[in-house]
Amino acid sequence: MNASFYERPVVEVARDLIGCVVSSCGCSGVIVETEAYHDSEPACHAYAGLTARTATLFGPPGRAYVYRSYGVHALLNAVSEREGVGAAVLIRALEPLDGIELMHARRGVSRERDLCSGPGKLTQALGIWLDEDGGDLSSGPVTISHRPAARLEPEIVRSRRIGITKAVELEWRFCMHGSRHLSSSERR
DNA sequence: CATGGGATTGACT
DNA sequence: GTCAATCCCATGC
Repeated sequence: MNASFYERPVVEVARDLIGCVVSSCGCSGVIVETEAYHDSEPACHAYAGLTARTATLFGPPGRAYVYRSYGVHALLNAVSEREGVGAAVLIRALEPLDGIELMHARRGVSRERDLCSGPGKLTQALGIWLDEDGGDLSSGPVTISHRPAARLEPEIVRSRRIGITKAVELEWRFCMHGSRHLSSSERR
């Protein structure tokens, strides 16, 4: 998808990414869960302003923002809105599509629904690490492309974001209705 | 310069 | 349900 897709209000981008396909290193999956973050609200890393950590968030739209969470996991975001605005969509869960054997090998779990059902899980399954930060999502290695023509338009459910302590009232989370591949946090 | 907390996960009770 | 792992960096003294 080109940069104009991402150069829109981040909440719209988060909604429209449901059903799109993330690909990396021979693996791919359909996005079934996203969350929007914007520098105007305190749950967003960019809320504190432009720093070394958040430089990618304030950069041009259509790039990957990959950061370390809890000192352990890598989380994948798609930078949105115009350059100079700190906003991104967190990719929280995928339905595995291609390269499923490789995902099993990387994740070390048996159930397919455990492969990509969380933001830290899907980066591990797809082999996405912190060095992808700043990468162009239209050229790779990590890419996001439109919903495959064979797939129906998804029914989308909107709710509050998960696992945050600030601005919890905002309904900036989007899920594909009925998907079996949502994050485990979904069930809290 | 020291400290605390976080957009999570998985192991254990 | 509870909790440790593990590290970057924003914040505050």
